[in-house]
This record gives sequence, C-alpha cells and structure tokens, in this order.
Amino acid sequence: MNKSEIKVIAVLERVGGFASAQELYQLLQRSGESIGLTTVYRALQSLVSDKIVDQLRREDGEAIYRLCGDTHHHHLVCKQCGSTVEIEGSAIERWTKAMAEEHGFREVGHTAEIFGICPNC
Amino acid sequence: MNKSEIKVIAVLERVGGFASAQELYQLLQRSGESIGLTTVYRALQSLVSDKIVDQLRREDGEAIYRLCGDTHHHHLVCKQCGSTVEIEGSAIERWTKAMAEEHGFREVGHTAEIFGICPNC
DNA sequence: CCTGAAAATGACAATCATTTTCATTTCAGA
DNA sequence: TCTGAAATGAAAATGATTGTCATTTTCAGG
Repeated sequence: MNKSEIKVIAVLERVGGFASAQELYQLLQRSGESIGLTTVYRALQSLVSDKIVDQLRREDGEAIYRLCGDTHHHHLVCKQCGSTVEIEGSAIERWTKAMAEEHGFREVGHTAEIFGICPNC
Repeated sequence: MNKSEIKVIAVLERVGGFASAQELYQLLQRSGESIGLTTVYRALQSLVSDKIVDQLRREDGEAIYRLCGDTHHHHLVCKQCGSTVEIEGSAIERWTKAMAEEHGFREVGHTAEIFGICPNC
C-alpha cells in the first residue's frame, strides 16, 4: 500500500459511492493533490486485485469504483434535471441474495438505479 | 427494420448467445455478407432501442449483444467467465413502483443487475 | 420506365477510456 | 552517501465506439 493508493482511498471515502477513474483523478486535482492519471489507474487496479475496491461498469462501459464493504445505497435519478435522491434498498439486497443462492453464485454484488421525472420537473 | 438489421438478427440467431459488435462483424464477413462495421453498430443500436436486442457489458467494458426474450428480465452475470442467467425480477418492479410513489417521481424505469461468480468458476 | 428526395451505407477520421512505454524520481537499506 | 528496485507521470499507443460525409439504394409519383 503506497502513497497513491492511500490518496485514492481517501477520495473514495469522500465520494462515498461509485466514481470513475477520470472523476477520481479530477477530484484529486481539484483538492490540490499532485497525482497523475496513470497513477490513479494503477492504484485502482492494485486496490481492486487486493479486494479493497469494487469495480464494475456504467452502462456506457466506463469502469466505476467504490470502496468494498460500503453499506451502499441506491439512487432515484431525475431524467430531466439530474437531481438524485438516496433510497433504501433492502428489498434489493434480499433479492440479490435469493437469486444468487438459487443459481449457486458466490461473491455477489449488484447495481440498481431508478430513473424517472421528479416532482419539480 | 432494414436489410442490415435483418442480417444482424440472423447472425445473432446463429450465435445463440452473446457476441460483441466486432465479433458479429467478423462472422458476417466470413459468411460472405457485405456489410460495414459502422452499419453493424448502427443496426445494433437500433435493435437495442427497439428492445429486440439486449445489450450489456463484458468485464473489460466491451458491449455484448443477444436477442431478447420477450419478457422483461434481469441478469445474473459471472464476473469470471461472463456467462449469464436470466432471472425474474418482480420484486424489483414492485420496489421501483414503491420508491417512485414515495418520492413523487413519474415515468420511472430501472436498471438492475447482479454479478458474482458462477458455480463452474 | 425516369427522377429526385429521403434513407441507408460504409470508408475514414475523431473521440475517449484505458494501457503501455520509458525516462525520471523517490527512497529504503547497505 | 550510494544503489537499485519500485513508483511516478507525460506522452504515445490501443481499441471500441461514434461522427462525418460522400456515395449508393430505395421507392413513390409522374
């Protein structure tokens, strides 16, 4: 675990959810850290293979990362204005577990998002 | 529905599962079809938005496609080998509706996927 | 048959995330 | 202080996907 990895973990903590490598890089830049994009990618790879960070994919194929073991939440996203509401997802957790068990899958995770039009729009 | 889309559907039928745009393009070339890569991409986009084809992502971010079944389903995806199982998601449908109602959202849709390691891996 | 507008096509270039390369810097231990 | 391996990051390479645009095909109406 080197300095870069620690910096990356720190941003991920601040973010509190998923973020792409490019986003993390920009956040680090803005907060005055001197770190290159290449290094961010390398730190993320390393953290993923150490199972400290979870990696999955956005719909457009971009990789997104978050700290493992986060008690994560889900989002209700407005298609018009982009505002988001954090929502509770214990139903999803149960569904994930049930489906995984039914099909013999191990080490399961999931993604779930709801999008629509918010009351203000 | 134009000629290209029909060609693409035909290959997808032959493949019988997931394939990337590049793979489909090569298969079409090998079977003597005259079709450009751009056109394959366009046909796939169109088929996806018409819900004739399902699109999701390999672990490396490459998009893969296959013919839709007729029911709205979700996927259980193996992180290692990429094999997928269609799963039932009525719990998700209910959750989506409930959350949307609670927060006053209209015209809601959702995405949900479970990923893990399958019994064979 | 024509004919022209609209849709479809595909070669090529552009984009963008990610990876590779490689020269330089850091730093722990001798 | 010296030394070599690991870390760093700028820049180039890669590879999937998308955008551009000139050409071709389709086809309805004359």
